[in-house]
Amino acid sequence: MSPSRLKSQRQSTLCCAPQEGEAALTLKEITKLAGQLKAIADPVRLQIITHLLDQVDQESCTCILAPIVKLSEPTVSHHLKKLETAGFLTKERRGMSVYYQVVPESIHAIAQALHIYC
Amino acid sequence: MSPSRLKSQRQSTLCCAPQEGEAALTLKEITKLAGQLKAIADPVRLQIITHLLDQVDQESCTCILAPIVKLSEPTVSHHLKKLETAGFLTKERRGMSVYYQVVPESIHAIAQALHIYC
DNA sequence: TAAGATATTAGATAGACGTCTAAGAGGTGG
DNA sequence: CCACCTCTTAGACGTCTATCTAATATCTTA
Repeated sequence: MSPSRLKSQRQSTLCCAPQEGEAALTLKEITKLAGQLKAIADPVRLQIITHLLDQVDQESCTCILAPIVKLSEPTVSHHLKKLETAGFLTKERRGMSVYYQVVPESIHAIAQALHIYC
Repeated sequence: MSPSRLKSQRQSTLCCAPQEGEAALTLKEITKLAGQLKAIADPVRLQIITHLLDQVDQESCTCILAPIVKLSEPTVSHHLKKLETAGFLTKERRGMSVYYQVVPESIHAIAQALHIYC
């Protein structure tokens, strides 16, 4: 698939994304975007992100999150790893606990990427 | 999980979404968003959307799309159905072919939803 | 009406994914 | 050093999903 020049034929007023972007999307970029979307396309992982952002200190750890999402700690650890690998979270060990924080830029980036399509 | 009042403690300047939104996200809404994200979190389906938007008439049909994404027609039909069910596409039969079009508002909507998180 | 084109459904199969329990790794404090 | 807490890894298991081929449905046109 050759790079696509989206928005070239359209005048969408829906979108708040930078209009001069006109991103030429290669298959590689599409695949990357799909991978990132996959990482957050999960109710548990969205719950986790929601909870992290709801905290005053914007962070939380596995043992706190597990009862909130009603899953075992290894399962939560699995989800946290997925989110971290995709760049949506960072982690920081302090004492016994590992604190996870959201990287807002990463979510912003894929929201912007989606705006190319509307 | 009780409704979450995001952005309440934050002053993000990243986001271009309406700031007064302050969406209170219920688990039900999170689940719905996750389902919609899942529908586009696929390289083949993003390719399809990309191709549709690249067309002058903004539409295409199964037999055109199949060779483009290098998959069988039934498989493409499967993906088109997923996208249509999630509200990202509409279809219209004209003669022998069924023409699919993107619903830009639907993509815009989930991009906006993501902006709540950044 | 019959032949041909396009699209979808049905059913099978392989791989991916979420979840769990059990075990190990990393860190704290008596 | 040892007991304890937190987290991650390993491995197993069931479900979901993408893909294919074959069959059926829908429409056009000779």
